Amino acid sequence: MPAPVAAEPIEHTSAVPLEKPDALCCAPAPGQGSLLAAEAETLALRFKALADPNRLRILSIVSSSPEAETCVCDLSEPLNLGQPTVSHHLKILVDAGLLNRDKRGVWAYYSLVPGALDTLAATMAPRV
Amino acid sequence: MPAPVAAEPIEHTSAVPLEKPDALCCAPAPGQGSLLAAEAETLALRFKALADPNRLRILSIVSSSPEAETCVCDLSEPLNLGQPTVSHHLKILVDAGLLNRDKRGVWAYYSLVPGALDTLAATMAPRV
DNA sequence: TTGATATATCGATGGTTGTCAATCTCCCGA
DNA sequence: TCGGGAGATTGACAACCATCGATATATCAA
Repeated sequence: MPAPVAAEPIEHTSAVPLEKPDALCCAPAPGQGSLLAAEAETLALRFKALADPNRLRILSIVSSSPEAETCVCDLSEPLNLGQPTVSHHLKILVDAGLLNRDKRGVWAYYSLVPGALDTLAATMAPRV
Repeated sequence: MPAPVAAEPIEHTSAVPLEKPDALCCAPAPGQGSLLAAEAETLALRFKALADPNRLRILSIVSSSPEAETCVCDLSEPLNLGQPTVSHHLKILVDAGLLNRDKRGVWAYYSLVPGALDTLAATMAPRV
């Protein structure tokens, strides 16, 4: 837990495909000294992926499964959701960079992206 | 339905366990060994508060302000939002237990709830 | 090839949310 | 006591989202 976060506003780390935060040279002077609008937008996308109880449970199930990977069929039942809905949520989590998708044969196995949640968590407590 | 959830400041000091808690005697067989539906609902409410770029910027501005507290009038301008909208976002953040509201005279000063973000972050990376 | 199965995608729908204009409440100074 | 200003609340509206049924795609087995 190095927690290399500076006292400055959040610096995005890698580990997940992110838009490069450079190229904000001539921003129309929004609230400076704080999160820029573009950064906030990107961050909000991640948190939006966590802002649904079923997606949180998906992450929990995936992370606590024996092999740390789960297929869609293992999720539909405990969540009490239809298969298309589960697939939809999984896509959102993959797009947010939180889950990996590994299709082997007919089955698709999902696993946590290592460090993705920690990186997100680090942006929440920059000045511990 | 109105569903006025946060009638009370959620303190929730302990990190939400990703394991099975207690008292699941008669639950309709949810996913075992994972987040229960009720826990997921509560957690999702918090993340929902963070799932908006303007609310993230509010938190950033408040935390980086000199006195670590800000009044509504200081937020409306940098966010380019109307006063009712800012007030709306602030209410969501207060209800989520992330901001404190301190009304002194005509002005209302908002400040971070100490440890609230850290607690939330801890639920994302329980193995710190 | 054909059939079966697992998953993804599409279209529709009801509920939720962010925003604003208008209004209300409350506190303070004159 | 009254008036002005800060902030909260209300109502309305458009955009978004979670969910489902139906369908498409892909892979394996016979």
